[in-house]
Amino acid sequence: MRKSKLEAAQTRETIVTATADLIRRTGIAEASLADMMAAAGLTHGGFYRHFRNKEHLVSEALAAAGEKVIAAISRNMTKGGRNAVVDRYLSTTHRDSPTPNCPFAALGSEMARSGKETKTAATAVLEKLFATLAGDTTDREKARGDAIVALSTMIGAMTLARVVADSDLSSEILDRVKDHLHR
Amino acid sequence: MRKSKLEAAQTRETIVTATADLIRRTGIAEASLADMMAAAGLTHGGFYRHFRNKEHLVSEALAAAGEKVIAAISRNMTKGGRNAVVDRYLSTTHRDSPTPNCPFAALGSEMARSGKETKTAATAVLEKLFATLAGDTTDREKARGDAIVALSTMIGAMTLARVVADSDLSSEILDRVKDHLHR
DNA sequence: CCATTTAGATGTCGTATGACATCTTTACAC
DNA sequence: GTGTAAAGATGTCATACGACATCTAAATGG
Repeated sequence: MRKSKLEAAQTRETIVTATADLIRRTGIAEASLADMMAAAGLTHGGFYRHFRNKEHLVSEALAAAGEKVIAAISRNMTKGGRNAVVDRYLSTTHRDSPTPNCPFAALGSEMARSGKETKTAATAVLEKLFATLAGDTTDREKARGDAIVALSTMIGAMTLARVVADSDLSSEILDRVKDHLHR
Repeated sequence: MRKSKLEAAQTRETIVTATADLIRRTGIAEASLADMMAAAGLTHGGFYRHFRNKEHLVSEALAAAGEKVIAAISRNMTKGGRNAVVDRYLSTTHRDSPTPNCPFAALGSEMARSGKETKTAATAVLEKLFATLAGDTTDREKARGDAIVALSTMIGAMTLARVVADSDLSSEILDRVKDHLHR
């Protein structure tokens, strides 16, 4: 059953990305090692060939999920500036996506209680997100501040929009925050 | 071992408030029924005398935690207006509190994946929070919009400030969002 | 080409879970 | 006062968890 070095590396990648999707759907605590491996089409047995423990995989999965979001935001940023990012992020499509895109909106409060490894990975992603959303303007300090505020607002709004049972209220939150962030 | 009707009602209250504290510290999935009962000084046995299942208790606990936050915000609102609320909410004291006060910052992403009962309870709390933070001004619509935006921003910022591993970055988030929300 | 290593499957272990059944003791209704 | 209902303790059950040990077949290094 042994696979080549290349295949094994691909398998590892598959596990990481499948886990990134899984935990954003179900939460970290709710996803078992067996679930994560099954999501990659494997049994639970090979897990410890690739990762030290659950947190090791989770932190890599969060980093991977983060990179995808950074890329998406970067794309929208060059395409239509911050307004385009805001519109995409606060869309009902994003809210209702079976696999939420942004790990901070999907797992923020769980990450806040996670271990050092996870938090360090999340911090690195966050810094890149701030930089991406800040763009490259003349007043770097102001742009960074604006990016921090805007991202906090978007993540908070998306979280609340998903918490709320009333669909009208959920849309109201998204719309009002979208309006507010437009410039 | 039977207790009087009054005592039983008090016990129930104790379970709810102890659970409200517990889940904000550890998360919902991480808190077992036995943990919740133990937090109230009881064994797991009596659980089903008071609650149908775990979600039943959790939704009541979230409602209770919400009422406390509403009261605190209402207090700060009359004392020093929105700026006072912002300063208190985004303080390092709140961030580092062993038992986080705001259930949305502590459990937001978990509530987003919870059942209807939990979400309904959370929605009721949120609506009251919006109303409290809006105060009673002439332009009700605008005040409500501002409250929704401000609360989204505060909750997002507190979540991120707790996720981040770097303490300087964490403070930077709080300070920049505080500045932004001051008026 | 053979010995060794290794990817991944299967199996096991101790512990914890939510749920419920049972037991004991007491409060309450009559 | 006595019978019944009920609060809460103790005990049990099937299931699931993270972790690791073992097995297997194939890839790699010499």
